[in-house]
Order: sequence, then C-alpha cells, then structure tokens
Amino acid sequence: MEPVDHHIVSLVQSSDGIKRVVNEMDFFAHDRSSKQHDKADYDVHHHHVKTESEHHGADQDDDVNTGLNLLTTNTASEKSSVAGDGITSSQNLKEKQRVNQLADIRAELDRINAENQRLKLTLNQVNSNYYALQMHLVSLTQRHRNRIAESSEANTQMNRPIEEKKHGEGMVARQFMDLVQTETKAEKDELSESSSEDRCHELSGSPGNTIVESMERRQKNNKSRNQREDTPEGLPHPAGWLPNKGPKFNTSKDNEQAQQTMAMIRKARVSVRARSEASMISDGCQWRKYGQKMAKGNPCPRAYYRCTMATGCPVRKQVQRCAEDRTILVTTYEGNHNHPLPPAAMAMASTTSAAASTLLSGSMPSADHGIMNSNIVPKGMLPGSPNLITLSASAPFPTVTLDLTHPPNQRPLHQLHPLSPNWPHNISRLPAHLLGHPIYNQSKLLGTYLSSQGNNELPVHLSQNQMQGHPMVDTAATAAAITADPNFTAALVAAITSIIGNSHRDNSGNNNSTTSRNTGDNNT
DNA sequence: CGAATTTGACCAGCGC
DNA sequence: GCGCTGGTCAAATTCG
Repeated sequence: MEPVDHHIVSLVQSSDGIKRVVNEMDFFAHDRSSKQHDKADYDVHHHHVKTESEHHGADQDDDVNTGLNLLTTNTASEKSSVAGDGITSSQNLKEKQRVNQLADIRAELDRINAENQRLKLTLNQVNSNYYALQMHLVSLTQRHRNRIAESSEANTQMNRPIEEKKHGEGMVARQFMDLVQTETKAEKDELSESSSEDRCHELSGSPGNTIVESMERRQKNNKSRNQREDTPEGLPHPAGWLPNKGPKFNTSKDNEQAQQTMAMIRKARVSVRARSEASMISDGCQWRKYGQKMAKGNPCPRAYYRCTMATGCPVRKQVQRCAEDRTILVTTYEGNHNHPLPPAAMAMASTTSAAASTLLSGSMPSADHGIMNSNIVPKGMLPGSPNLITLSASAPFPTVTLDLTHPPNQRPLHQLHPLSPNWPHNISRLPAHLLGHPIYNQSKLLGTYLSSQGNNELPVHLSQNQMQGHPMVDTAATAAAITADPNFTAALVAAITSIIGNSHRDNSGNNNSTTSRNTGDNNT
C-alpha cells in the first residue's frame, strides 16, 4: 500500500488545487480497498490492488503495468527523465484516475448518505415508540388528575366567595383555568364518544374552525379595530360547545363570564425568551413590522410585527430585548394563525402548545393567586427544574412564558419543550393550523391529542409550498439551543418526515394513516 | 417600482 | 380631566 499512497500524494503535488480532494479520495480508497463494496470504484481499487501485487511481483498486466510504471516512475525520483510522450500518457492516466477517484468518492458519499438515512429511520422509530409511551403516560396522569380536579372543583365552585371577583388578576387566572379545564374536559368527553373520523374532521377542517377564530371573525365583521379587544357581546355560542358540552356557562351570567373569558383567552399571550444576537428569532412565519415603541422600564425598543403569511392573519408579535440581559430576546405572540404553518413555524407553535399543555395539565392548584410567576410545572414531575414555563396573570391577559435561555441539558427529559423530542412527536400528529398560539387552541389540541392517544393519528395539513421558511432572520439562538440538544436531530427528522408523509398522503386523499412510522421517503 | 421599514401621530385604557 | 403608556396607523423613507 505504501507505493500507492505515495503515488497519489505525488499526483496531488503535480496537480494544483486538488490536494485535499485527492487526500480524501485516498482515505476512501484505502478504506474501500479492504471492503470493496461498490462496483463504481472497482477500477481504482483494481489499479491499487494491481499495484500492490505488482510490487510483490505477482502479476503482469500490460495495460495496468504501463500506467503504473509511468506513475511510479514519476513519483519515484526522476521526473525530468520522462520523455514527452510519456508525460502525455501520464497526464491522461492521471486524469483517468482522478475521474475514477471522483466516482469513488461519489459512491462513497452515496453509501454514507444511504446509511445515514437508515440510521435516521431507525432512530426515528425508536424515538417515536419511546415518546408514544411517554405521552401515553402523560395522558394517564392527566386523566387521573382531571378526576381529582372534578371532585374538588365542584366544592370549590360552591364555596367560592363572591368577593373573589374583586381580585381581578386572580379572577382572570381562575376563569382562564376554569375554561381551559372545562374545554379540555369537554373535548375529551366529546372525543371519547365520537369516532376517529369525526375527530379528524373536527380538527382538520378549515383554518377558522376554532371557537376563538369564529368569535374573531364575527368580531371583525361587526366591530371596529378599537373594539377588537372588547368582550364579544351578543355572539351566539359556537355550535356544539358552550351550551352543550359542559355544566358551566349554562346561565346568562355564566355565558357572560364565559364570553369575557373567551375574550381574555383570545388575548392570551405566549412569550418566548431566547438568546439571540439577531433582531428576531426565527419562527418560520413571515412578519411585517408595523411599529416600534420605547417601552417603559426598558431602554431597548419594542418592535411590533404582524403575520403576513396570509391576508388577514390576526397573529401579532412583539419583540424586545430583555433589559437585564440584552442577549435575551423576548418574543410575545398574540392571536392565532388563520392559515397552515410551515414546519419551522410549527416548531415554534408547538413550543407554545407545549407550554399551554403544561398549563392545561390541571396542575394549577394556585391558579387563584394573582401572580403566578412560579414554575407551574408540578414540582413532583420536574424535580429541580429551572423556571422554563411560567404563567403570569399580572398582565391584563394571561401570559405563558417559555424560557429557552437555560441550557437544554438542565431540563428534565420529559419537560415539555420545543427542543425536547416531545415536540415533533406532538406536531407530527396535530393539524398544523391548530398549532397557533392562543391558549384556547392549545387546550383544544392538547385535550384532543391526549384523548386520541393510542387510537388515531391526526393528519397534518401542509402543502409543499408551505414548507418554506423565510431567510429574513438570524437563527443563531434557535440553532444554538437546538443543536445542543442531542435528541433534536432525530426529533426533527421525525417531525419533517411526518409532515411530508402526511402531506403526500393528504394529497392522495388518505388522512388516517399513521405518521410516526412514515419515514421512508424523506428526501429533504 | 413595489415591498418593507421607519417614525411621528393618533387613540384607548388606566391611574391619579 | 389630565398625563402616561401601550398599541396601531399611515405617510415618508429605504431597500432590493
């Protein structure tokens, strides 16, 4: 082997600018000479083998020997002694060998890619299985908790003093929690009685199929911009929800309270804290800046964006750097998209979904408290975890805050988080247009998801032309956090695979096939 | 030249 | 009622 290596190095030295490539080829060729897997690089290895055998005096192939003699002559010592014809044929041979080596490296790359795909598929399947089990466990925990909450809720409702209404923030939070729990429960009840087909139909309908969106549409038709934030008065109940699904809100007073709560929930916000040098974190959506203001208590300006991925999309977000640590970018989302989301946006949306799902898990014993800037994740579930998800009712509307500034390895594995493998598992099963930011949507999809565990996979409605991100923002923070998570790659593969697979299946009219196993055609 | 951004003006809510 | 603040609008400006 030594003469061969030396020959290649000489070839490199006589050919400017390709040193690295040939060295790599030499590496692969060496590796390949022992394996001899691909037919494509047979010629090169054949030459190498012949060279070896020739140096051992075993074989005497004329064609090969001619070339090798020239090459070895060139590389041995006296380049200057070679005649002009010899130089020409030597160059031809070099060219031929270079082509062969290029073919070699291409074949090797193909083989590595194929193997990489196989490994990804395997990992994806393992992840899918693991997180299916994990979510099933969460589901069981959730049901158990709901049963406990139901019994205690009745007593609490009966004994709640009227003056509690004076505690505005506490009431806001309480209403929010009540509605969220009611809705989750109602969804689960309904879904437990409905067929999987109905379930899919309900969840995969037109983008405006949520109650919040319905109310928003009516508000848009009837009210001016300054009345957007008002309580939607006189609105008929969304079909099949308030009057039918639960014991609450069945009186006029309760309806009013429900409507107020709905307006509040519609204004519920999800705030994401992430470290980034860029002016915005990449969330996959397209945003148009429509304003900038200096906010009190923060020297950094607050920028206002609205989603421009669809005309009339009500989603807005505020971006502002943290006053204490300006490397932290705080992005606050409000509203829900009236259009399907691209995968990148789904990742961010699933972030909020995860936060909301935590919020909705029924583990909010202190929901009556005015300000809940403590970790709302049950301590028992997350021993020693940082304050990743917080719920604050100190603002006029409930705000879920996701703190992505902590290193991922400080988070428990099961903590709901976009960078956790939970998120692709979730989004691979949830309709994309439900992955907006409003808490209501998240409550709905969480309840639906939990109810659907073990039964059906929900389709993702994404078309190929919606799979594009946008290059307008830097993804440093997101990428840094993401790449630090060893589970991300497999999770991302699972998510994209599921999305693409469902997109294909949707196009073919099959909406009910599984998603997590569809990993064979991800050629992105 | 159209789209995106900037920026001052305007409006509503809230506290005093 | 007044001032402060947050949020939005829209004309002006910049950018690709």
